[in-house]
Formats: sequence, structure tokens, C-alpha cells
Amino acid sequence: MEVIMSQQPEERYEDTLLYRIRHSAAHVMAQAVLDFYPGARYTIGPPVENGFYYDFELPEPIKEDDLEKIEKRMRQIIAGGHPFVKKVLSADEARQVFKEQPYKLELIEGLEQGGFDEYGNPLEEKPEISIYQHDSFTDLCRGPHVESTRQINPSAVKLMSIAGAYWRGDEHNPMLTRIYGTAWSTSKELEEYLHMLEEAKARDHRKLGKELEIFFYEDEVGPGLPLWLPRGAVIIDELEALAKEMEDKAGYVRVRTPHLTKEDLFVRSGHLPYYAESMYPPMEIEGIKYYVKPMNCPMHHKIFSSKPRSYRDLPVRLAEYGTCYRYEKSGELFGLMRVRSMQMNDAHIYCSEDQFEQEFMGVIDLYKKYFDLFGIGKYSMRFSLHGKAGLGKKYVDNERLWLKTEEMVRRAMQNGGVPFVEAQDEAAFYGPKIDVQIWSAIGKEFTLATNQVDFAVPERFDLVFMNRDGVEETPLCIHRAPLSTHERMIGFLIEHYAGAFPVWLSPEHVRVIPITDNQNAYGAAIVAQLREQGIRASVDISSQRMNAKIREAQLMKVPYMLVVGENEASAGMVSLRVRDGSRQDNIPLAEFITRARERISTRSAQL
RNA sequence: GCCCACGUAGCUCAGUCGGUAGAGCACACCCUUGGUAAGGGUGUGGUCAUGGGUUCAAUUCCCAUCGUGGGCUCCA
Repeated sequence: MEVIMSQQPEERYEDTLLYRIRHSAAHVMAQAVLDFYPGARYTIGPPVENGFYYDFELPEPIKEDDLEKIEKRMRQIIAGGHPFVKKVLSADEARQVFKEQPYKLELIEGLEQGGFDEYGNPLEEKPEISIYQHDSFTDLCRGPHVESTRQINPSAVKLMSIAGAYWRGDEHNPMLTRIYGTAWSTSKELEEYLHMLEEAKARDHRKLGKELEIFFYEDEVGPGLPLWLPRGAVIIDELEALAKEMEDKAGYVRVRTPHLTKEDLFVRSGHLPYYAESMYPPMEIEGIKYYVKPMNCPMHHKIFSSKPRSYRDLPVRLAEYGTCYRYEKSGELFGLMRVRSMQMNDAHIYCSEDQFEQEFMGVIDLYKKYFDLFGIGKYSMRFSLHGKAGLGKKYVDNERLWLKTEEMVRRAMQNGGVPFVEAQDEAAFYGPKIDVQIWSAIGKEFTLATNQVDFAVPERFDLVFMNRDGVEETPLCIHRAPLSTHERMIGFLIEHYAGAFPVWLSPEHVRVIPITDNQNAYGAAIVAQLREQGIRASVDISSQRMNAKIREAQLMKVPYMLVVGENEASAGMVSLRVRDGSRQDNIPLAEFITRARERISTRSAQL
């Protein structure tokens, strides 16, 4: 299992030639843009993964079609072989250079005070102020750059897209125009990159989800509210069966809770004070406000407190595949990965402090089992901590407990030997968490699974258990969702498997393909036998030729095709064609059933 | 929510520099009954996202709304 962690790579990206090429290409692009839009104000233009961008405030809107001419101008500039010249300046000198560039003046201010670097990141030390100049373009910049524009390969640079971006990433600031570009050492690398993007599109869950009839969206239903088709519902059922099986073994019990709750509950839980932005507005019935739940925890807390608990009862592990609704801004929605209605693989573990480590790591173990099963190798465990500035706003205001629980988590993870990266200001409002970060086919990062500590809410709910000494004690609560939500998990799995699910997860295990209509009845009989054995099967009795039927089954990525013609029917056999193209002709149905049942029951990755 | 782009048949897409639209697949019917990724023919199907405006005339131009996409912000 490959774990992406706080690795010490041989060479930091910042130190590579490619980084300098991209950084320099950003400057060249800025020059080209300024040539076309002399009134433009320019801000920052750093290298990023696979390329670079530059943010501008433009006097007029720019169109995708304009990228071509900018690219052309860039090539001219590159061909000029202009050296990149660095100059260190005083703040006042810098202000003189950029006197007509308000964004640059703001950056100089930050540099002078030592608070921020040119990208707005906080800095420890007061940096030197430098500019880089090439041809007619001068930028406030700490570098590094290539020596000459000639070191940028003009046939390995491409402008990709235009996007909006807030100045300094703050939505209260003006919206700038961002131009993304990509740059490589050779045109071959560029081509490979573009090819990779094409391939990523092919496994995009939004495309495959439609083609494989897993889910869809309907305008009249609403954005972010997916409709699961029968094939998608099968996957959901399989995941739930898996979760139940694993959770049963791990000592969870299942509960069920309503989708709606009175306002008071969410006031008590802290959702309304801290999480209201993500909640749907209330509805009023008989003078009482009700909210659709964004999380299941408050109800689970009520179940915990529904009777007196002894330390002997702990840990109590309440599990529910609860359906939650969150208001996500329209522009944030993304296929199945970011939705407004979601079903969470939720559970709350109530435990004493001395049980915490074991319980917390028990959840991490569960992750690992799932990830092994799915063959998920590329992920990162992110330890999400609170941010001091958010205390009392997005985080429960109790710094002492934040620090204490964060230390508990850190220690548990270290003792368990699980690698992780720490992330400031990413916690839940009620406590720190371990998030499992994954990447969608097109490279967006998402939190898949999550394991969260809650030190705040049990107290708000007066949750207690009687300890050994006969004294009431507040339990800790662990919120966890190893299988994420059905939406995000299945979105991820579609991409992970490129739609070719392992047999157990395949919406259709077997497609029976009669060669002629004469075998339709035989095919139907086989389907009946397969279903009897718990195998999901259907028979294709369309008027198409066998070749077309096979093609269709292949396109739907059905793992097993059973071709039955005259020979099979008369001998009571089947001919197996596996999704990978391999074949076993004229085998007894029972032999196939044994194979299929073995693959399904063991949730095998093998076909 | 913000910036930009897009929205034509169930799906994937052409097209109209303003004169009410076309292909392939899918679907229906007919012919074909065919051994491992598309047999042939005929036909059905669109108020060109929705609502306004300009115009003799709007699917095409303009505005608004809804939705989708690329980003930003935000997140399971």
C-alpha cells in the first residue's frame, strides 16, 4: 500500500528546472497579456502542479479564443532570448517601480511589514524585496527563474483555461481573471500531459455514471440531488452490506433517526451557531421551526442519553447510514463528489478517555481494511487541526480542549505508526479529525473518509456515564465515516475502477447471451438458476446478433457473459466470456456458479 | 455565491453570419438466426433549457432565470 505522506522527496519542486521554467513562463504570459491589455493590473503568477497561472485585473473581459493570440505572442517573446535579471530593492524603490500597480503596492506593503510573501502566505521573517526583469516586463518576484526566455521550450507551453479567482483567495475581495497555462521541458512531455488529461476525462465518474446507468441529475429535482438508477442502487446495497458486516464484527449497533429535527436540537448541538451556513433554511410547522439534518450526531447523542450508561457499557458504538442534507453553494457542486443530499457511513463511538486511543485506532484499522479491499493505494491521511483565529466562530471556543484532544490524536496516530500530514485550520467545529484525502480523475482533492474527535458536543448534551467511582463523567465522542458517503464513495469508486467494478460490486454479475432466438428460453432458465444462487443476471433477448450483444455487455462492463447457442443448449452447458476477454467454452453451469459465488462471497478483486 | 464558457431528439454531437432543424446510437416494425466488441431496411422522435425583448420573422441577436462545465471560495 502506497501512502502519500509527509515525504522527503529527492528534490523539492521549488528547486527543479521545471519549476523555474513554469515560473518564467508565467512572467512571459503576463508580458503578453499586458501587450494586449495595456490597462491591465497584474497580481501574482506562481508555478503550480503541472503548470502555472497568472491573475490579472483586466480592463475588458477576455475570451477563451484570446488565449491563442496570447500564446503566439509568448512564443515571440521566448524567441527573443531575453535574460531574466534580478534586482534587490528597498520598499520605497519598489513602490516607485510599481506605482501604477495597486496590487503590487499591497504586496510590497506585506513584504515590508514582513507579514506576507508575494503570494499572501504568512512569513516568519522579513524577506528581501526583489524584482525580476525580462524584455519589457518587470515583476515583483523572489524568483527563481531561468536565465533566459530561450530556456522555455515554446512548443512545450500551452495556455489551458480562463478562470475567476478572488484576490488573495478571499471571497470578499475583487474577482480577478486567472489564466492557467502548462509548461514542460519537451513537447513530448506536453503531449503526454494532454493525453493524460484526455484519459482522465474518460474515467470521470460523471461521464461513466451516465454511461453505466448508475445515477443522473434531473433539472426538476434539483442540483446536487442525484437520482440513483437501479444499477447504482445495487452498488449502494453492496456497500451497506459490507459496512454492516464490518461494523457488526467491530461491535457497532445500528440505529435509525429521522431526517427532520426541531431547531432546539441544532442549537444545543452547536450546528446552528457554527454550521448554519451549510444548513437548509428551516420550515415552520405549528409555530415550531424544523431543520433538515446536515449530520446525524445530535440524534445519536439523544439515543446515547436515552438511558443511564455505566462505564461497563462503554464504548457504545451507534451506526447508521443516515441521509443528510447540506446546503452547498451552487458553484461548489461536483458530480457525485459534492452533493446536497448524501448518505453517510456514519457512526458515533462514545467512550471514556482511556478507551479513546484504542477506539480511534480501531477506526483507522477499519479504513485500512476497506482500502485494502478496494485496492486504494493513493491517499493521504490528513490530521486536521483547529485554527486559532476561528475559535468562537467556526470552532468551539475552548482552546485547552482543542490542544488536549489534538495531542491525543497525534499520539494515537504515532503510536499506531500511521503516517499523516498535519493541516491547520481544517478541523470540524467540534474537534480535530483525521481525514483521508483522495483525488478525483480530473485531479480535484476530496476528503473521502473521516475520523473525528468530539470533545464539545457530549457536554452540551449532558451526556454522561457512571464511572467506576460512582461519579458521572462525560464521554468522548468519535464521529467516523470510513466509507464516506455513498455519493462520494461511489463517485470515487467509479473512477478508481474506471467503471469496471470487481464482481461483487458489479451491478450486473452475468449477462446471458443467446446466439439465436432459439436459445432465449434456455437463457432465461439459466438466469433463473443464477438468481436462485444470489447471482445478479439477465438475459439479452434483443434481436441483435451475438456480436452486438457481447459488445453491449462489454461496454456496460459486465464481468461475466454466458454465451449460449445450439451446442450449449443441447448439452446443458454454457460458454463463459469474461470481461477481460478470456474464455472458457462449454463448461457446466455449476462450474461457473462455483467460480462466480467464490468471487462474490470473498469480494475478490479477481474476475 | 463569484468570474468565464456552454445548454439543439433518450444519448453523443452537426447546423442555422435571423426565414420554425440534421447525423449516428437508442427505440418500434420488417428482413436476417448469425459462434465471442456494432448485419440490413423502414419508421417514430425536437415549441433548438425557460421567460421576456428587438425584428415582418428568433433556435440563431439582446436581457433575465434555471442547469451544466472550468476555476475561485467552501467541503463528506
